[in-house]
Amino acid sequence: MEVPALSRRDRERLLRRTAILDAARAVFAEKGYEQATLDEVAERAEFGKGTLYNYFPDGKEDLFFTLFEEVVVGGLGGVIAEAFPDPEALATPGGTRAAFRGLIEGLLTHFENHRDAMMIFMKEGHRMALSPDRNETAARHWLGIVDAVQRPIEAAVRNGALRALPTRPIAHLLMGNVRGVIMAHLDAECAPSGTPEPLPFGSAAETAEFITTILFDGLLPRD
Amino acid sequence: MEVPALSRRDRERLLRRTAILDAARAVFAEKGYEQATLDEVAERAEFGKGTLYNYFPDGKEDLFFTLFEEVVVGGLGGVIAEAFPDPEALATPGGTRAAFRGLIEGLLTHFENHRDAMMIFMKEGHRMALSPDRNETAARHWLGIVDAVQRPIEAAVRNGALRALPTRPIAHLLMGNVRGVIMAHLDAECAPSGTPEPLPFGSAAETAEFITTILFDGLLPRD
DNA sequence: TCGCCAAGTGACCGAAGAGTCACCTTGTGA
DNA sequence: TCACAAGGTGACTCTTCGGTCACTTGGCGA
Repeated sequence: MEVPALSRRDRERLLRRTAILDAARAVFAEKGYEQATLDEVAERAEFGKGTLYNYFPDGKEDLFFTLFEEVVVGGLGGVIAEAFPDPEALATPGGTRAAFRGLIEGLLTHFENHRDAMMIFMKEGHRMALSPDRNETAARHWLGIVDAVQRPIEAAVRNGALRALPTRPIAHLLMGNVRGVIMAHLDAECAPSGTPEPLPFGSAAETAEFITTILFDGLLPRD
Repeated sequence: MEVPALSRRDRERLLRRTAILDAARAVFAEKGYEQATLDEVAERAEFGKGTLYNYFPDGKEDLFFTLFEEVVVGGLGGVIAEAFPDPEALATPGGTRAAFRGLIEGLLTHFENHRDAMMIFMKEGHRMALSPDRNETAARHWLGIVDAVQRPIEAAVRNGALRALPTRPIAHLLMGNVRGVIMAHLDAECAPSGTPEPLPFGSAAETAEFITTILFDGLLPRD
């Protein structure tokens, strides 16, 4: 691995850019896009507001979309890609189940480790996708994630490892499941009495098993 | 049924209130809470802005939360209640499956017939639930829906008609499934080429069957 | 017919926040 | 040591929008 050919100036510039993105991540995650202010991002990053415009010339939107693309979507894309290293796994029902269990666990672990990014995804993902003025870029990113999930589903269906059902809705549905469970988690967290009911979420692995069981085996008792 | 004991004045007042709520519904559905303006609501309702404050003294929040409570949550609550008229149905796997299939179909039909209200739910539901300053009222409403779905699940699990899995996450997951499928629907609708792939959504009934199959029977081919 | 009151109205106000720019700081090379 | 360039700074401007209130209107009872 070559030492990156960056001058000290470029390295420092990159560092500052990252610091700004980090601050923005925290603020957007807490407040949501509309309620977040550039003053707060600047303050948290310990820069003047004007500096933000040196790095993100188009201001708030620029900052947010860059963040969404690089951090939120990029992170999820990486998790999805990692879950399907071997196309052979999708040849059998068992292999498919294991692969998707891995994906779900990966997504949940990612949520634990990158909570800010996931909060942005939870809060702003659907709003962005449904906006009437939905930015082409935003739409592409959103659909990119669904695409990435759909592809292995399609492969598995082709192989007879999954029921022959329309794959794109399944992809949306899988993302909806993960979203639902994260909501359940946050719901319990915010609940007045702490945990109203012991949840199955001692770990990402247990939770992933829970979702996988329902998704692959169904809610009905197997006879 | 008695004719409601309302004076003409009260009836007209109620009518105007409804007109304002209708306009607000359209505007909030299209723009989302933050981007919606009271000027636009007033214009669409053909009232002056000041009039809005006669009916919703606390302004934008008041209008939105009233709308959310009465129209969005109220509508969903009605659909959920309708789906479980007979507790006996939850005694067997087959009855349970049929009842939840009815619920899902009801939710999807409700989406078709009350698209504005559902768009508000889709866009603002999670953001509201996750807000750091989450209004107690908002939280109660959100949780109320989940509660209403959880209750029959609990009954079915008690009866052995469903696997013994934690019920609250299942409730969240079911709502996530419906949300996911609606996203798939809207995604296809917005897609540049119209419908990139024929979706299973010729009707709410077919779509409900799709979700029910996955949720109850699972994705794996039954042996 | 007159007067009163309930109710609608929209010009106006103030707060908030995105975006700008003249100024200043720092570091570098001559 | 000096001059210059690169780049950070935050006070300022301008727009938008939620909320207010003095005025108008219209209907009803005396």
